[in-house]
Amino acid sequence: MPKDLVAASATPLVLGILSEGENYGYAILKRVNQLSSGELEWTDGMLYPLLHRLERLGYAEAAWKVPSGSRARRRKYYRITESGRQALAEQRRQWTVITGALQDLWHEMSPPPSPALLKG
Amino acid sequence: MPKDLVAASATPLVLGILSEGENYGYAILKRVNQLSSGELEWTDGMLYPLLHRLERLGYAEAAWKVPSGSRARRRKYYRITESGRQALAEQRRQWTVITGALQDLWHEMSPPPSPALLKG
DNA sequence: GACAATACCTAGCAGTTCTAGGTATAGTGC
DNA sequence: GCACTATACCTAGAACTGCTAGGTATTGTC
Repeated sequence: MPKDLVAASATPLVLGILSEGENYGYAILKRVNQLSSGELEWTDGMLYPLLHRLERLGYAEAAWKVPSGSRARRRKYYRITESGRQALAEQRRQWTVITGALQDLWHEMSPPPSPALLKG
Repeated sequence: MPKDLVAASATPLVLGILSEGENYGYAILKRVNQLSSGELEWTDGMLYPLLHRLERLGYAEAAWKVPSGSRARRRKYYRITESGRQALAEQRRQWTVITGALQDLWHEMSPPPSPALLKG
């Protein structure tokens, strides 16, 4: 998977995951791998700076928590803000513009070579 | 439109345009604006280095031509190669993976705010 | 006591795109 | 003949940014 595509999808992907409910870094990492069938292969070093940026931009708020079994490792949970939801909606719109343009082109090409398509 | 998204879509967009038939820089620029309803706003300085890279990678071949009215300005026409078609197919597949992941997330969100959706 | 999994963090390198500036021809209006 | 716009292409290197690589620490388990 090329870097630029990974980079461009990172923010909407994480905001989208947070829109499902608050979550913490390590779990987000697993969720991304799951969503992309392991094709994205993020490292934690890629994710944490992104989470910090979302926080800096006001798109998410962070809070330290300890899971119920009080002995466990503390986690930093991120919760999406209203501003973050708006940003996500805008980015979603932009993706639609791009994918629309690409689909106009691919429309007349041979059928897609993808393994699993339209799984929604 | 954020830079990273523009950058990530540039190569598949141009390869897609070339898959319609050979074309030259200035006209590709117009086609991109048309396809994106003017939202992409590429400059020629962005396009030419990309075309050169496609050529260097063997995804396209270039040839100077003068349009039929022999007085006109010469143009450098690019034609997609077989290798370029394969690259396009692969990138198309990758986009499908990403958009699939995003759609999984957006699936349960509020309806898309996009102006014109699914125009295919 | 050693290893793996969980969990988080950051400096600064590395890699790239795009900005800004350049060249040149054809056509149009005056 | 002159000025302006549209057409048409090119490139160096600044500017930006993401990621690599390395670091800390706890819990469980063999």
